Amino acid sequence: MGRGRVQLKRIENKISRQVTFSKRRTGFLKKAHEISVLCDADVALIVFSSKGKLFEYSTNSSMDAILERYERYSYAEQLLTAPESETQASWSLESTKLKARIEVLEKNIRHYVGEDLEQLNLRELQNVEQQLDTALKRIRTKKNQVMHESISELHKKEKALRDTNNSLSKKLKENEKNSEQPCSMPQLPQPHSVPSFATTSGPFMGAAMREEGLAQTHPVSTTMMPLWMIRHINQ
Amino acid sequence: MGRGRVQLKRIENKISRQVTFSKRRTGFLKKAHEISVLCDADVALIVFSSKGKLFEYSTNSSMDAILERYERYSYAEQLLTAPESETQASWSLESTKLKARIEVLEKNIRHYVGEDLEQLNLRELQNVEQQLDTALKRIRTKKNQVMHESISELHKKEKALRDTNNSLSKKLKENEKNSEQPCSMPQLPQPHSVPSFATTSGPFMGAAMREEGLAQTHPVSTTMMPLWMIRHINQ
DNA sequence: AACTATTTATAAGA
DNA sequence: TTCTTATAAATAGTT
Repeated sequence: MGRGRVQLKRIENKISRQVTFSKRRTGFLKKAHEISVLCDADVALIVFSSKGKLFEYSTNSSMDAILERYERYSYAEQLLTAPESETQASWSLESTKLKARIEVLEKNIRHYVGEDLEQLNLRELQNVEQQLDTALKRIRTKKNQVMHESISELHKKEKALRDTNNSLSKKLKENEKNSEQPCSMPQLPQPHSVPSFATTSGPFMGAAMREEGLAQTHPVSTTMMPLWMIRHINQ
Repeated sequence: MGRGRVQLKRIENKISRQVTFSKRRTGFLKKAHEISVLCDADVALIVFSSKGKLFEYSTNSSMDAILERYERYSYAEQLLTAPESETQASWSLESTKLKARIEVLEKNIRHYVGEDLEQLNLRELQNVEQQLDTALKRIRTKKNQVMHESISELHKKEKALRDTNNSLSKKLKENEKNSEQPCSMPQLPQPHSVPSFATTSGPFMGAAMREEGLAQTHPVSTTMMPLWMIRHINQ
């Protein structure tokens, strides 16, 4: 329909193609609307120009509705061809499951920290107690182990530093003698100040040491130890 | 284009409408193909007749490809207009977050039951110990409370039953006297056999009772109690 | 974007 | 549905 026939093939002239696209697009969308209204049909029309620009038409029941209807219509086919492309439903399901799992875990944790106990009966309380008791023993054993390691480490460091200090002092004295110039003994800064409890064998140490090899007994609680001490040991 | 003008409104005559639909559909699909080829455009066309029958056209790059492209194209728009209709991406994201949370919770629980302690430093061990210690105290307090309640309950029941028994025995004896017919004393079945520990004030009871009001101290552990006793109390 | 000669689409009828 | 045909609409090429 125009001043000449057109062959059904891509229009090579870019400008022509663009113009034709513009003209035909208008008519095409108009046709879409007409068939939709006249014949009471649901129409969804999507056109991407060769430049990638989007044009669309859809009956008032909206594009998404029609596309959904289309998906539904070809649902069985979809299941066969693309079972791995997960649907919204399965996502939702997974999400629900994960949330349920989180619920359970959080409830357990509340029980493990002694909250929300009203709902537990005696047997369950008994179970939790048992578990906490075991856990506490393990924790204390582990803590003791860590502390022992720290302490031996500190002992070694102390020994090494003391040795260094001694040899330095000795050299210094020799220097003084040799130079015959008396000078004041320098205050060597202690590179790591070792807390006294680690160098002496006070009552705490005695208790801690006695624990060695007794994995399942309660060691003396370190709860009473000042925090700075813990921090120090933990480095 | 035909022997008369047409108004843009639904054709009421069903047959006419159907015929028109058929004719126009042909032309419409043809137009789709033409613009697609001539102008090198990607076209997706979906038509549902008023009867619900599906007709479609799509450029050789296939319907799904074009619909996907469409979804991608209107992605930003989707996020703005429909934040509640969650996209696959957001589902995936949510799923990841939930899984991460589960990871954390499971790790916490392992710590609370004294597993996986290697990764904890002294301070963390200290924290867990503190929490477990508190939890254990609370659990034991709660357990004691539950047991006390059960015990008083049983006491009451016992009292009631004993009273009933007494009055029944009395009546029975009177009956015997009145009828002058001696008969053997019937063995009254005890409706609920109350365990002896609940009726006497043995060492365990003494320990338990002393706990009253001392919420934050360790009551005597019931771990040594035989299971049947717990079961009974818990009913 | 507008014009217009032509081609195409299609309404009505068979 | 399909064919026919008169006519409305669309549009290619031009301005």
